[in-house]
Amino acid sequence: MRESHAKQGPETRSRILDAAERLFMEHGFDGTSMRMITGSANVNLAAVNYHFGSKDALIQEVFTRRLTAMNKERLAALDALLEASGGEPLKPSRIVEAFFGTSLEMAADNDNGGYIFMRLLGRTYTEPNSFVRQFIAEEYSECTGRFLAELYRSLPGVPRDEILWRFHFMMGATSYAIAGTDALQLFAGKFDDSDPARLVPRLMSFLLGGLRGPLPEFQEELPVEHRNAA
Amino acid sequence: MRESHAKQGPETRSRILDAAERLFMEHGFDGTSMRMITGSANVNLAAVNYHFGSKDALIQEVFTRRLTAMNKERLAALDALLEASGGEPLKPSRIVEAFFGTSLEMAADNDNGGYIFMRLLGRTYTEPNSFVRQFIAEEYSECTGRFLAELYRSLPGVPRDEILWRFHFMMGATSYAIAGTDALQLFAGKFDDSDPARLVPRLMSFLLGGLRGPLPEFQEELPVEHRNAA
DNA sequence: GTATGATTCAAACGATCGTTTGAATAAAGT
DNA sequence: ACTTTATTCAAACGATCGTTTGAATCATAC
Repeated sequence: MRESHAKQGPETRSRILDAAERLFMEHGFDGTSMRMITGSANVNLAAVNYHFGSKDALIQEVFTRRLTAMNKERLAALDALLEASGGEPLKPSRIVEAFFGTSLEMAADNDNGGYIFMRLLGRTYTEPNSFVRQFIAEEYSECTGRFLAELYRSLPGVPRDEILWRFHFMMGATSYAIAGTDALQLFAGKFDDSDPARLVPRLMSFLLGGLRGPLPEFQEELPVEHRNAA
Repeated sequence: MRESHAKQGPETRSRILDAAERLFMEHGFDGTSMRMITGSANVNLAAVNYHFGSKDALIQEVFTRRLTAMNKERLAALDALLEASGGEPLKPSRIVEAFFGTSLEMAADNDNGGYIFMRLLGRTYTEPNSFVRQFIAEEYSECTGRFLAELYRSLPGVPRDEILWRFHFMMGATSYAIAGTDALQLFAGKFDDSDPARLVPRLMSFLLGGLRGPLPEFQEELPVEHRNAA
């Protein structure tokens, strides 16, 4: 009889985090009250302030819990690629797959809340004045810095501004593909999103096609090597 | 002396709408209070409820004010293309330009609030439970329906699911390119976004590259006609 | 079994929320 | 001049917000 009076201790923190994660995704930070969180987690109202200090500190912890591990995984994937290549410049498709494949992997994890978190992350990207954004950027800076550096190295003839912009576009397409599925359903009525495994090759084809697209205007095209790489 | 006591009448509505639009973009719907709106617009607190009825009704009006005109403009651009082609299927690039060019046009309008609104729209796409999303979808349904139908007609060999997904990805890249500029700045430190005119060709190259990318897995490629269309 | 530290509990705090009210003021009609 | 209508104003409403408090309850060590 543990679930009746719900006073089982150390799992309270994670129950709060899970409930907050889902509610933040559905209703936003301001639209989610402490009472909604504690009610959904079946803990006392004061538990959040006891375990985390404040609502803002809880929000931070919701992100750090997942982001740190995810970016570490990304960097490990990049290091593995570099070791396999002996330090030589990588193919752009491999770099893109290492970065965005990690996102999609977590978004495909429906059982452990990964999908919920990635949707929350996607909607947080577009919040201009939230204190969370500044802190997310710091959490991301090392990872994006290293991946961009590898992209620069792999595309030596392409202006860095163009690479940066296309990386940005890829981030947008990916975030939106994960966070904006409701919008898609409403655009198109019912459609088949029941198989998240199909999303990965679909999105990857789109991302790599966009990355390889001819540069706008006066600028030279991407090197031919990348036009056939899969 | 009109600006002192600010009781000049019919412009109150639009002053409220402008202030609300900016504040909703910066802080979200729940993060923006009636007092913030009326304070920023220099009107009395009760003015919103008098002119619009409620906060929710104000939110709706913020969107209808711009969306109706924008989608009408999109459909007019599509009709113009169809008339020029004599009803024959259009090139996919033209369809994409007609749809997303209108978005980017409004996003480039810094003086009349178009940029602010497009950022607000982008962040609203990712809000799952907001009542605004249902209502935006209705406002969009005719327009996206017709554009998707033209895309299907212009790509007869491509499965409709794939076209729908790529349209979704293009929406994401565009929304994020507009709404997520802060995220990009934080990823990459300072960078040149001072010239919004350059965004258009950059994004178009990316979108069309993604649209033309080889289809994933077992499925056949896009017809060759589209691989060189600009 | 009793003292100690960690956690949970019900209750309340002041602040702010969206909305309503009724009087005051401005503009227009006759 | 008076009436009518539209708009603005200061003030207040109950509800809900995040947070705090002090007692109650738990687990553990002596």
